[in-house]
Amino acid sequence: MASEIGPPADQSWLRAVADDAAHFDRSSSAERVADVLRRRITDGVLRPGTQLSEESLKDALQVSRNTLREAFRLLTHEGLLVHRMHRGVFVPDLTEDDLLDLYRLRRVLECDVVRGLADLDPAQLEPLRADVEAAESAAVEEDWISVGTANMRFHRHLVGLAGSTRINEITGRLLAELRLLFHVIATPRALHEPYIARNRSLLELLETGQYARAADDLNAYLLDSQAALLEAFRARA
Amino acid sequence: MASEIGPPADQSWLRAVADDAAHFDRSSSAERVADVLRRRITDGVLRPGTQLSEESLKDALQVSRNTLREAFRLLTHEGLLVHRMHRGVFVPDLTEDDLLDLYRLRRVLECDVVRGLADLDPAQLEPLRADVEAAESAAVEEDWISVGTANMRFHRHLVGLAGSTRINEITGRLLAELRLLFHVIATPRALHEPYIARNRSLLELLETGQYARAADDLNAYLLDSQAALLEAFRARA
DNA sequence: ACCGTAGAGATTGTTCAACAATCCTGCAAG
DNA sequence: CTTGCAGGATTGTTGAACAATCTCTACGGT
Repeated sequence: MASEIGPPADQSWLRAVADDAAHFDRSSSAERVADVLRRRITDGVLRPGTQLSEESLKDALQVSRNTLREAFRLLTHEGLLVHRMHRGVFVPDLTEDDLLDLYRLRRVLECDVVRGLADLDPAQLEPLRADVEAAESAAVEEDWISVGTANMRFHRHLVGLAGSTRINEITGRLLAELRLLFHVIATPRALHEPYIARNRSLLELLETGQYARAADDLNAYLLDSQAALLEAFRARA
Repeated sequence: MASEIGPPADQSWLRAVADDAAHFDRSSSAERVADVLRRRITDGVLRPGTQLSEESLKDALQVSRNTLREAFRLLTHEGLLVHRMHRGVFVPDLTEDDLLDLYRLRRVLECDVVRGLADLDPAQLEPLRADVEAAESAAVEEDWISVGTANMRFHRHLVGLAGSTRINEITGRLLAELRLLFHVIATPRALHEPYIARNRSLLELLETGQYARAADDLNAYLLDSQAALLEAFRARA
């Protein structure tokens, strides 16, 4: 058969299949439950400070208490829940210190990733383009929550360009925690709209290979974003 | 009583007691089990690749299977175990890619921390001094494992100077994973000894406030360390 | 009216035993 | 040599039970 003597490229679909299978297999009950809760938390349905009762949730989600607790653990490790001994789990109420801590980490990682880029294949930037366009479309419809989501994905894809497993993982958690902060403030438009254009400009710098300048821009970008978020946070209801 | 009007320093023992109490209280059975296993793994008793059977361990550690599984989860999150669905947990077998990934993250975080330091209180460097001296003492007795441990602590304390909760957490996991790599190679002396002097020199730069230069030195330091480890890794048994 | 305390009720922490689902091994058939 | 199929072993999940701890309320003393 051709597949036995074909070029290595023929095996690419095998990897895709394997990935799909893994994605299908990996879902234990606990992880499925964690997915549901993660969605509710990052979407802001569960406000910071609210407690997640074991008894109520196990009925609602149709799983055993042990499995539910396992899901709690997963989310706790992601920073989306905090666990207080003998008291239960709560959606965390992040502080100003958390905000600064998160942005510090963000600046370090994202800027370093961008600065370290080299000889990027234009195809790799495709997801970033899609995110920018998604944000622009959502902005036309004044759907600022979707704008925020698209911006988040832009940054996750940006970091993904480095191909570092651990940096990707950390960034995922980092952005999830950041979302927690977005939900305690009341002006989503002011927080997301300005960065659509900046994301596009960043993308253009990447497309033309100006990585060092992109990193500097990104640093300033993140400092501005931090300042705006901090101000909104202090003026929250 | 004097303690009510004394200087803030008087309350230091209170914090220590509170920390101890918290450490005692917080330690659920699962965390105690995790401590035991963590020690075994980081000490190299459990070699990379070995499986941790639930049935055997629950008898050995005298806990229920659920508690054991929870301990597994804790260690999995720290990167000290990997979980394969329906197959169990294993001590991870890190690859060359992991080595490079870990060092990349290490360089970014540690160098940024050092570069961002300012107006350090000399007392804050005390733990670092203790670590350097511990490494030097252990080197005299040719206890290279202890040297490695002291070096690790030096770096953890170094990162701790930044006061960032998240960076501390990430570094803890990072160094734990790094230890996993040390155990698959056979020349502990060559990997740890050269860095005792470099740690001391780094400490002196910090003591004299030369943070920018310290950061540059640290970067070169880590690149050398990575290269040495990589070489030893390729030549492993 | 204020404060500390005791106790009831509710929630979480931990264990156990059982069953379901999946993986690994070895063997037989094509 | 590959494929398919038992069998045994291990993990995944559940439900119930009990212990430990927290929260809230009511009581009594000052």
